Amino acid sequence: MAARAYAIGELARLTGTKVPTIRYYETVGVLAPPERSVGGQRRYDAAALDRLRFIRRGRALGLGLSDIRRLLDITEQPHGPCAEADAIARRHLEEVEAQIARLETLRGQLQGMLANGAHEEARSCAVLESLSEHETGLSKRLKN
Amino acid sequence: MAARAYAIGELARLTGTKVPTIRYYETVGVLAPPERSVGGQRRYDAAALDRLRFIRRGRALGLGLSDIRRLLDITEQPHGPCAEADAIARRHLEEVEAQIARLETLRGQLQGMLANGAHEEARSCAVLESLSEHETGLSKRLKN
DNA sequence: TGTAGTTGCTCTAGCAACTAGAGGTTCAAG
DNA sequence: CTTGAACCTCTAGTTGCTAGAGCAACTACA
Repeated sequence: MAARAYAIGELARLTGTKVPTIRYYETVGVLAPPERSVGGQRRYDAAALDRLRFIRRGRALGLGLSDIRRLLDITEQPHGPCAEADAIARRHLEEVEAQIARLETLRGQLQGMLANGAHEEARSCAVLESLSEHETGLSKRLKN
Repeated sequence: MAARAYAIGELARLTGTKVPTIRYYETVGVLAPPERSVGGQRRYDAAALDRLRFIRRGRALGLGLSDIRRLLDITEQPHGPCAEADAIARRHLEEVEAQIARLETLRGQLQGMLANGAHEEARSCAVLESLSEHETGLSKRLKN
């Protein structure tokens, strides 16, 4: 039985990826160039579908394409060690945690800026003052 | 008394900005082209220093350059309304909050992936399984 | 005044991960 | 056999910088 072949648009629908993105993955080497139809159109097999799903899950987790490439390489060696896969995930978790911490600081600063309610003129706008050079109570608060 | 003029490197030092970044701000129009020395080098005044500090504070808060440009425009009209400045900050706060929520979800998923400790071979690696297509207990947990 | 060393100049290209558009070809259904 | 959707390649744009090449200007010291 001939295996099912997917056109690029089908692959896109099945994985929630835009068509140009799939072609982009090919150009950067994270997805292998597939077979082509007689007329030159891409025809993907089930393995490519799996691979693309893997990529998309990785992206959804915020992994970069180079990390995903490494993880795919590791997957291809089923008896190889997976310490590196672990390390990639762990490092990424650390980055996510650092990012959360940074954003929580920002959130606090923005909330501080916005806490001072009514003011009409730009001249005395708390938001603008926070960004300007004077060391007011406001901008001090902003610095935490 | 002649006002103090700053070379681009001084401005960089005073604001913690790299020199090419300052030039970049000029090309994208967020910092006005300054006077030049006889030999053609940039000479900044105190107002430019203030403006650059404003930009840097905005960037540190995660604001985009187009938002910062708007905020600078508003600042230049001291008697104009500052509702828009408020709106920019508020919208950005919402974005930051959404980002935090997203990252917290990711953190949970990554922690779940990493929770399963010992495993040596890629074949049975929890991290790789989470990214692969099968609906295992692991990948279900990953989906929350 | 000479000169060396630092700093400055412009221009181009690269990063990440796509996205959008132009202009043209192939496929599949009726 | 025709039509319309889907496909093709190629180029350029997005954001906020950063890096490098190759050259000019400024400053301090002798």
